[in-house]
Order: sequence, then C-alpha cells, then structure tokens
Amino acid sequence: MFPASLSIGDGFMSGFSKETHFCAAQSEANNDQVSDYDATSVANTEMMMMEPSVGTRETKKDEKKDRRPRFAFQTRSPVDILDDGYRWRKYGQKKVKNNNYPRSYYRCTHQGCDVKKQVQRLSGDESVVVTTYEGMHTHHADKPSDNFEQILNQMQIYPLPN
DNA sequence: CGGGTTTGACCGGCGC
DNA sequence: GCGCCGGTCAAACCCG
Repeated sequence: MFPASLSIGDGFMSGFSKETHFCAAQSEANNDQVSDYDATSVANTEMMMMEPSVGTRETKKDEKKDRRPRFAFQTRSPVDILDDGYRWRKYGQKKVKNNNYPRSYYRCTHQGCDVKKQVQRLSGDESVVVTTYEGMHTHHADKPSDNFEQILNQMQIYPLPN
C-alpha cells in the first residue's frame, strides 16, 4: 500500500516545497450507520500529514505568515467528493502533468475561514483519491460529527511553530 | 434569487 | 525573456 503512496508522492507533491516532511498513519473508516451521504463508502484511508514546511523557502521578502499546516491523505473511494462536514466552494479545476484526472480546488465557504483543499485522483490507480487540506478551520463543522471530523480535529491540534 | 459549479483567462514562479 | 506549469479569478451558467 505504501509503495503506491510513494509513487504518487512526487506526483501530487509537485506543488509543494520539496522538503516537506510527512509521516504516515493509517485509519480505518468503518461506517456502520451511514448518514445521508454515500461518500461514506470509504474502505480504508491511508493518511499522511505533513508539517508546515519550516524555513524552506524564504526567497521572497520574509513572508512569515505563509506557513499554514497542510495535511494530505489518500482514500480508497469511488467518489471524489468526500463529505467531511464542512461546506466547500469549488473555485478551480486543472489538469496536472502526469495525471489524466483533473485536480479540483475548493475553499471553505465559512466567512473568515480561508481553508483550502484540493482533491486529486490518481492516474495509475483510479480507485484512490488524494485530498490535501491547507490551513486550519476557525469554526466547527456544521454537520454532525462523524469519523472524519474527529480525525481532522486531531490532526489540526498539531503544534505550529511560532 | 442566492449560492455553488464550470471553464477559459490570467498570473506568478521557476527553469532554460 | 519566454514558455511551461500550477494556482486563482470571474463571468457565465446551473439548480434548488
């Protein structure tokens, strides 16, 4: 399972700084009570979270504010839209190199919350969806809590430098 | 009508 | 400087 994640690694990390750390964890989203969305047909989720790239690029005039946490996790799911309890507005879709499938860009619609995420499906393995979160939510999800939200919450407690 | 998607244009960084 | 590449804008469009 992880050879796969490595191969896609340089694929979807192309937009990130080269030396972004990331460690891996596994979680199993078992959903006995399916609520109202069929995006819960998630078999298992291999997630890796990356630390906010520390001091890697100071090329421009010292931008100290741009270090926002980024998490990426990949999910084996037939659908692209993983409903995590937040409301997203799509603001772009691009085809990236080395991938037949487009990458979608979403932004959190909550006011004052500029969390972004991008969703990309693997070209080699179309059953895997890579979701990348960028930034922290300044509010609570408006959907009732499920596995997803709890996972995200735990991830976002992670310490920030500064 | 209000909010979310679609889609090509636009833009900035980077490598040559 | 130019062109590629990834990310964003925004106008049109869609849909409840």
